[in-house]
Amino acid sequence: MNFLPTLRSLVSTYQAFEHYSAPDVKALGLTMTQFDVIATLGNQLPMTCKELGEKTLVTKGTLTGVLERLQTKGILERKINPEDARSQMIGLTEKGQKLFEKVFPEHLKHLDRAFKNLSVEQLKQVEDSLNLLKNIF
Amino acid sequence: MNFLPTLRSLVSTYQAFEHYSAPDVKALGLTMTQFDVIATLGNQLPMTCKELGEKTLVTKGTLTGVLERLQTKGILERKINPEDARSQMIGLTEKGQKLFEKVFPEHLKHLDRAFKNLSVEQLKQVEDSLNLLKNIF
DNA sequence: TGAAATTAGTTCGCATTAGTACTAAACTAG
DNA sequence: CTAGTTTAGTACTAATGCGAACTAATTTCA
Repeated sequence: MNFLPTLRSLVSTYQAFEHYSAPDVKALGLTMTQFDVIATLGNQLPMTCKELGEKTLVTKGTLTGVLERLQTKGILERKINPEDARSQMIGLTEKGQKLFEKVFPEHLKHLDRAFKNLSVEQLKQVEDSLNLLKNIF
Repeated sequence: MNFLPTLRSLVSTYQAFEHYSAPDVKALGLTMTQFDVIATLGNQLPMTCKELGEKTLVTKGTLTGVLERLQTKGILERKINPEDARSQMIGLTEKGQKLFEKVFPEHLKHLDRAFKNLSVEQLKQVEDSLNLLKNIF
Protein backbone atom coordinates (compact mmCIF):
# COMPACT_ATOMS: atom_id res chain seq x y z
CA MET A 1 0.00 0.00 0.00
CA ASN A 2 2.88 2.39 0.37
CA PHE A 3 3.13 3.85 -3.08
CA LEU A 4 2.97 7.43 -1.89
CA PRO A 5 6.75 7.97 -1.86
CA THR A 6 6.93 6.67 -5.42
CA LEU A 7 4.15 8.99 -6.46
CA ARG A 8 5.82 11.90 -4.78
CA SER A 9 9.03 11.06 -6.62
CA LEU A 10 7.21 11.04 -9.92
CA VAL A 11 5.66 14.43 -9.36
CA SER A 12 8.77 16.07 -7.97
CA THR A 13 10.97 14.63 -10.71
CA TYR A 14 8.64 15.94 -13.35
CA GLN A 15 8.67 19.34 -11.72
CA ALA A 16 12.44 19.27 -11.38
CA PHE A 17 12.68 18.73 -15.10
CA GLU A 18 10.25 21.55 -15.78
CA HIS A 19 12.16 23.90 -13.54
CA TYR A 20 15.43 22.98 -15.17
CA SER A 21 14.15 23.19 -18.70
CA ALA A 22 11.68 26.07 -18.67
CA PRO A 23 14.04 28.97 -17.87
CA ASP A 24 16.34 27.95 -20.69
CA VAL A 25 13.42 27.79 -23.11
CA LYS A 26 12.03 31.04 -21.80
CA ALA A 27 15.39 32.71 -22.38
CA LEU A 28 14.88 31.79 -26.02
CA GLY A 29 11.56 33.63 -25.99
CA LEU A 30 9.26 30.62 -25.83
CA THR A 31 7.12 28.74 -23.36
CA MET A 32 7.59 25.02 -22.88
CA THR A 33 4.48 24.21 -24.87
CA GLN A 34 5.47 26.52 -27.71
CA PHE A 35 8.92 24.96 -27.79
CA ASP A 36 7.35 21.54 -27.83
CA VAL A 37 5.19 22.45 -30.79
CA ILE A 38 8.10 23.95 -32.72
CA ALA A 39 10.34 20.99 -31.93
CA THR A 40 7.64 18.63 -33.17
CA LEU A 41 7.08 20.55 -36.38
CA GLY A 42 10.75 21.12 -37.06
CA ASN A 43 12.24 19.10 -39.91
CA GLN A 44 8.88 17.47 -40.46
CA LEU A 45 6.25 17.67 -43.11
CA PRO A 46 3.22 19.76 -42.13
CA MET A 47 0.70 17.87 -40.05
CA THR A 48 -2.85 18.29 -38.80
CA CYS A 49 -3.81 19.78 -35.48
CA LYS A 50 -4.85 16.36 -34.28
CA GLU A 51 -1.52 14.80 -35.13
CA LEU A 52 0.32 17.65 -33.45
CA GLY A 53 -1.79 17.27 -30.35
CA GLU A 54 -1.06 13.58 -30.16
CA LYS A 55 2.68 14.05 -30.45
CA THR A 56 2.92 16.90 -27.99
CA LEU A 57 0.32 15.56 -25.56
CA VAL A 58 -1.54 18.83 -25.72
CA THR A 59 -5.31 18.72 -25.96
CA LYS A 60 -6.95 20.34 -28.94
CA GLY A 61 -8.67 23.06 -26.93
CA THR A 62 -5.31 24.22 -25.65
CA LEU A 63 -3.65 23.82 -29.00
CA THR A 64 -5.96 26.35 -30.64
CA GLY A 65 -4.60 29.16 -28.46
CA VAL A 66 -0.99 28.01 -28.67
CA LEU A 67 -1.10 27.83 -32.44
CA GLU A 68 -2.84 31.17 -32.67
CA ARG A 69 -0.08 32.89 -30.70
CA LEU A 70 2.65 31.22 -32.74
CA GLN A 71 0.87 32.16 -35.94
CA THR A 72 0.65 35.78 -34.80
CA LYS A 73 4.40 35.71 -34.28
CA GLY A 74 4.82 34.48 -37.83
CA ILE A 75 6.37 31.22 -36.71
CA LEU A 76 3.88 28.85 -38.19
CA GLU A 77 1.23 28.81 -40.87
CA ARG A 78 -1.93 26.86 -41.54
CA LYS A 79 -2.65 25.59 -44.98
CA ILE A 80 -5.83 24.08 -46.32
CA ASN A 81 -5.76 20.32 -46.44
CA PRO A 82 -7.00 19.38 -49.90
CA GLU A 83 -7.67 15.85 -48.69
CA ASP A 84 -10.04 16.85 -45.91
CA ALA A 85 -11.62 20.28 -45.60
CA ARG A 86 -12.25 19.75 -41.89
CA SER A 87 -8.58 19.86 -41.06
CA GLN A 88 -5.60 22.05 -41.82
CA MET A 89 -1.97 21.34 -42.39
CA ILE A 90 0.21 23.11 -39.88
CA GLY A 91 3.85 23.79 -40.62
CA LEU A 92 6.69 26.12 -39.73
CA THR A 93 7.22 29.24 -41.80
CA GLU A 94 10.70 30.05 -43.00
CA LYS A 95 11.08 32.21 -39.92
CA GLY A 96 9.83 29.35 -37.78
CA GLN A 97 12.26 26.94 -39.41
CA LYS A 98 15.14 29.31 -38.68
CA LEU A 99 13.98 29.60 -35.08
CA PHE A 100 13.82 25.83 -34.79
CA GLU A 101 17.34 25.44 -36.15
CA LYS A 102 18.56 27.90 -33.56
CA VAL A 103 16.71 26.93 -30.40
CA PHE A 104 16.43 23.17 -30.71
CA PRO A 105 20.13 22.26 -30.67
CA GLU A 106 20.73 24.91 -28.06
CA HIS A 107 18.18 23.47 -25.69
CA LEU A 108 19.38 19.94 -26.35
CA LYS A 109 22.79 21.06 -25.20
CA HIS A 110 21.26 22.43 -22.04
CA LEU A 111 19.50 19.14 -21.38
CA ASP A 112 22.63 17.20 -22.16
CA ARG A 113 24.48 19.02 -19.40
CA ALA A 114 22.08 17.33 -17.00
CA PHE A 115 21.75 13.97 -18.67
CA LYS A 116 25.46 13.40 -19.11
CA ASN A 117 25.41 12.58 -15.40
CA LEU A 118 23.64 9.35 -16.20
CA SER A 119 25.30 6.36 -17.81
CA VAL A 120 23.71 4.60 -20.73
CA GLU A 121 22.69 1.79 -18.37
CA GLN A 122 21.13 4.17 -15.90
CA LEU A 123 19.28 5.94 -18.67
CA LYS A 124 17.87 2.63 -19.79
CA GLN A 125 16.95 1.60 -16.26
CA VAL A 126 15.12 4.88 -15.65
CA GLU A 127 13.26 4.58 -18.92
CA ASP A 128 12.22 1.01 -18.15
CA SER A 129 11.06 1.95 -14.69
CA LEU A 130 9.04 4.82 -16.03
CA ASN A 131 7.38 2.64 -18.62
CA LEU A 132 6.62 0.09 -15.95
CA LEU A 133 4.94 2.79 -13.93
CA LYS A 134 3.12 4.28 -16.88
CA ASN A 135 1.50 0.99 -17.73
CA ILE A 136 -0.26 0.58 -14.41
CA PHE A 137 -2.47 3.61 -15.06
CA MET B 1 23.11 11.91 -26.06
CA ASN B 2 20.03 9.79 -26.45
CA PHE B 3 18.04 10.84 -23.45
CA LEU B 4 14.98 11.90 -25.41
CA PRO B 5 13.13 8.58 -25.00
CA THR B 6 13.70 8.77 -21.26
CA LEU B 7 12.41 12.30 -21.20
CA ARG B 8 9.38 11.34 -23.20
CA SER B 9 8.72 8.51 -20.76
CA LEU B 10 8.89 10.90 -17.86
CA VAL B 11 6.41 13.30 -19.39
CA SER B 12 4.00 10.66 -20.60
CA THR B 13 4.10 8.77 -17.31
CA TYR B 14 3.34 11.93 -15.41
CA GLN B 15 0.44 12.63 -17.72
CA ALA B 16 -0.81 9.08 -17.44
CA PHE B 17 -0.94 9.51 -13.68
CA GLU B 18 -2.77 12.81 -14.02
CA HIS B 19 -5.30 11.30 -16.40
CA TYR B 20 -5.86 8.37 -14.08
CA SER B 21 -6.10 10.41 -10.93
CA ALA B 22 -7.85 13.63 -11.96
CA PRO B 23 -11.26 12.22 -12.98
CA ASP B 24 -11.56 10.40 -9.67
CA VAL B 25 -10.71 13.56 -7.76
CA LYS B 26 -13.01 15.62 -9.92
CA ALA B 27 -15.84 13.22 -9.21
CA LEU B 28 -15.34 14.18 -5.58
CA GLY B 29 -15.84 17.83 -6.53
CA LEU B 30 -12.22 18.92 -6.38
CA THR B 31 -9.36 19.76 -8.68
CA MET B 32 -6.02 18.00 -8.28
CA THR B 33 -4.45 21.03 -6.68
CA GLN B 34 -7.33 21.47 -4.28
CA PHE B 35 -7.14 17.82 -3.33
CA ASP B 36 -3.43 18.15 -2.81
CA VAL B 37 -3.93 21.10 -0.48
CA ILE B 38 -6.63 19.33 1.51
CA ALA B 39 -4.58 16.14 1.73
CA THR B 40 -1.62 18.13 2.98
CA LEU B 41 -3.63 19.97 5.61
CA GLY B 42 -5.57 16.91 6.72
CA ASN B 43 -4.66 15.52 10.13
CA GLN B 44 -2.02 18.20 10.47
CA LEU B 45 -1.65 21.28 12.58
CA PRO B 46 -2.33 24.52 10.71
CA MET B 47 0.61 25.76 8.70
CA THR B 48 1.67 28.88 6.87
CA CYS B 49 1.10 29.55 3.20
CA LYS B 50 4.80 29.14 2.59
CA GLU B 51 4.92 25.74 4.23
CA LEU B 52 1.87 24.61 2.32
CA GLY B 53 3.40 25.78 -0.92
CA GLU B 54 6.58 23.84 -0.26
CA LYS B 55 4.75 20.62 0.50
CA THR B 56 2.38 20.81 -2.42
CA LEU B 57 4.90 22.27 -4.88
CA VAL B 58 2.50 25.08 -5.70
CA THR B 59 3.94 28.56 -6.04
CA LYS B 60 2.64 31.25 -3.75
CA GLY B 61 1.02 33.27 -6.51
CA THR B 62 -1.07 30.28 -7.48
CA LEU B 63 -1.76 29.31 -3.90
CA THR B 64 -3.50 32.59 -3.13
CA GLY B 65 -6.26 31.81 -5.61
CA VAL B 66 -6.53 28.15 -4.66
CA LEU B 67 -6.88 28.99 -0.97
CA GLU B 68 -9.37 31.74 -1.70
CA ARG B 69 -11.63 29.33 -3.57
CA LEU B 70 -11.38 26.71 -0.83
CA GLN B 71 -12.09 29.34 1.79
CA THR B 72 -15.18 30.46 -0.09
CA LYS B 73 -16.37 26.87 0.01
CA GLY B 74 -15.88 26.87 3.77
CA ILE B 75 -13.28 24.15 3.60
CA LEU B 76 -10.39 26.00 5.14
CA GLU B 77 -9.79 29.02 7.29
CA ARG B 78 -6.95 31.46 7.81
CA LYS B 79 -5.99 32.49 11.29
CA ILE B 80 -3.67 35.23 12.36
CA ASN B 81 -0.23 34.01 13.31
CA PRO B 82 0.54 35.70 16.63
CA GLU B 83 4.21 34.93 16.14
CA ASP B 84 4.51 36.78 12.84
CA ALA B 85 1.94 39.20 11.50
CA ARG B 86 3.21 38.75 7.96
CA SER B 87 1.98 35.19 7.77
CA GLN B 88 -1.21 33.31 8.49
CA MET B 89 -1.96 29.88 9.82
CA ILE B 90 -4.03 27.87 7.38
CA GLY B 91 -6.05 24.91 8.52
CA LEU B 92 -9.10 22.87 7.62
CA THR B 93 -12.46 23.84 9.05
CA GLU B 94 -14.62 21.14 10.58
CA LYS B 95 -16.32 20.84 7.22
CA GLY B 96 -12.93 20.60 5.56
CA GLN B 97 -11.81 17.93 7.99
CA LYS B 98 -14.93 15.89 7.25
CA LEU B 99 -14.28 16.28 3.53
CA PHE B 100 -10.72 15.13 4.01
CA GLU B 101 -11.81 12.07 5.94
CA LYS B 102 -14.16 11.17 3.13
CA VAL B 103 -12.15 11.87 -0.02
CA PHE B 104 -8.64 10.97 1.02
CA PRO B 105 -9.13 7.26 1.76
CA GLU B 106 -11.43 7.01 -1.22
CA HIS B 107 -8.84 8.35 -3.60
CA LEU B 108 -6.12 6.23 -2.03
CA LYS B 109 -8.22 3.21 -2.84
CA HIS B 110 -8.48 4.37 -6.44
CA LEU B 111 -4.71 4.76 -6.64
CA ASP B 112 -4.17 1.42 -4.99
CA ARG B 113 -6.13 -0.29 -7.75
CA ALA B 114 -3.35 0.84 -10.09
CA PHE B 115 -0.37 0.41 -7.80
CA LYS B 116 -1.27 -3.07 -6.68
CA ASN B 117 0.06 -4.13 -10.08
CA LEU B 118 3.55 -3.39 -8.88
CA SER B 119 5.45 -5.54 -6.44
CA VAL B 120 7.22 -4.02 -3.48
CA GLU B 121 10.50 -4.50 -5.30
CA GLN B 122 9.26 -2.84 -8.45
CA LEU B 123 7.89 0.05 -6.45
CA LYS B 124 11.26 0.51 -4.86
CA GLN B 125 13.07 0.25 -8.18
CA VAL B 126 10.83 2.87 -9.76
CA GLU B 127 11.28 5.20 -6.83
CA ASP B 128 15.05 4.81 -6.94
CA SER B 129 15.14 5.43 -10.66
CA LEU B 130 13.03 8.52 -10.31
CA ASN B 131 15.24 9.89 -7.59
CA LEU B 132 18.28 9.19 -9.70
CA LEU B 133 16.70 11.17 -12.51
CA LYS B 134 15.52 13.97 -10.27
CA ASN B 135 19.00 14.58 -8.96
CA ILE B 136 20.53 15.35 -12.33
CA PHE B 137 18.44 18.51 -12.70
C1' DT C 1 18.19 52.92 16.86
C1' DG C 2 17.14 53.27 12.20
C1' DA C 3 18.02 52.51 7.35
C1' DA C 4 18.50 48.51 4.36
C1' DA C 5 17.62 43.99 3.23
C1' DT C 6 14.39 39.93 3.80
C1' DT C 7 10.27 37.65 4.09
C1' DA C 8 5.05 36.46 3.57
C1' DG C 9 1.41 37.06 0.90
C1' DT C 10 -1.39 39.50 -2.69
C1' DT C 11 -2.06 41.30 -7.28
C1' DC C 12 -1.44 41.28 -12.07
C1' DG C 13 -0.28 39.75 -16.86
C1' DC C 14 0.18 36.08 -19.76
C1' DA C 15 -0.04 31.27 -21.12
C1' DT C 16 -1.57 26.75 -20.32
C1' DT C 17 -4.78 23.19 -19.10
C1' DA C 18 -9.06 20.29 -19.18
C1' DG C 19 -13.63 19.90 -20.53
C1' DT C 20 -17.93 20.98 -22.74
C1' DA C 21 -20.65 22.76 -26.23
C1' DC C 22 -20.73 24.09 -30.94
C1' DT C 23 -19.93 24.37 -36.20
C1' DA C 24 -18.73 22.49 -40.39
C1' DA C 25 -17.24 18.72 -43.11
C1' DA C 26 -16.99 13.89 -44.17
C1' DC C 27 -18.28 9.35 -43.70
C1' DT C 28 -21.66 5.36 -43.35
C1' DA C 29 -25.81 2.65 -43.64
C1' DG C 30 -29.96 1.72 -45.20
C1' DC D 1 -29.16 9.64 -51.92
C1' DT D 2 -29.91 11.08 -47.31
C1' DA D 3 -30.30 10.77 -42.25
C1' DG D 4 -27.41 9.77 -38.54
C1' DT D 5 -22.87 9.53 -36.80
C1' DT D 6 -18.19 10.65 -36.51
C1' DT D 7 -14.34 13.83 -36.91
C1' DA D 8 -11.47 18.40 -36.86
C1' DG D 9 -11.15 22.41 -35.05
C1' DT D 10 -13.03 26.69 -32.45
C1' DA D 11 -15.38 29.16 -28.56
C1' DC D 12 -16.03 29.38 -23.92
C1' DT D 13 -15.56 28.68 -18.80
C1' DA D 14 -13.03 27.77 -14.71
C1' DA D 15 -8.75 26.75 -12.54
C1' DT D 16 -3.96 26.45 -12.52
C1' DG D 17 0.74 28.01 -13.12
C1' DC D 18 4.80 31.17 -13.19
C1' DG D 19 7.14 35.36 -12.58
C1' DA D 20 7.49 40.11 -11.51
C1' DA D 21 5.94 44.05 -9.11
C1' DC D 22 3.93 45.46 -4.86
C1' DT D 23 2.65 45.97 0.31
C1' DA D 24 3.36 45.20 4.94
C1' DA D 25 5.90 43.20 8.67
C1' DT D 26 10.27 41.68 10.46
C1' DT D 27 15.02 41.07 10.84
C1' DT D 28 19.80 42.60 10.31
C1' DC D 29 23.50 45.19 11.16
C1' DA D 30 26.25 49.17 11.22
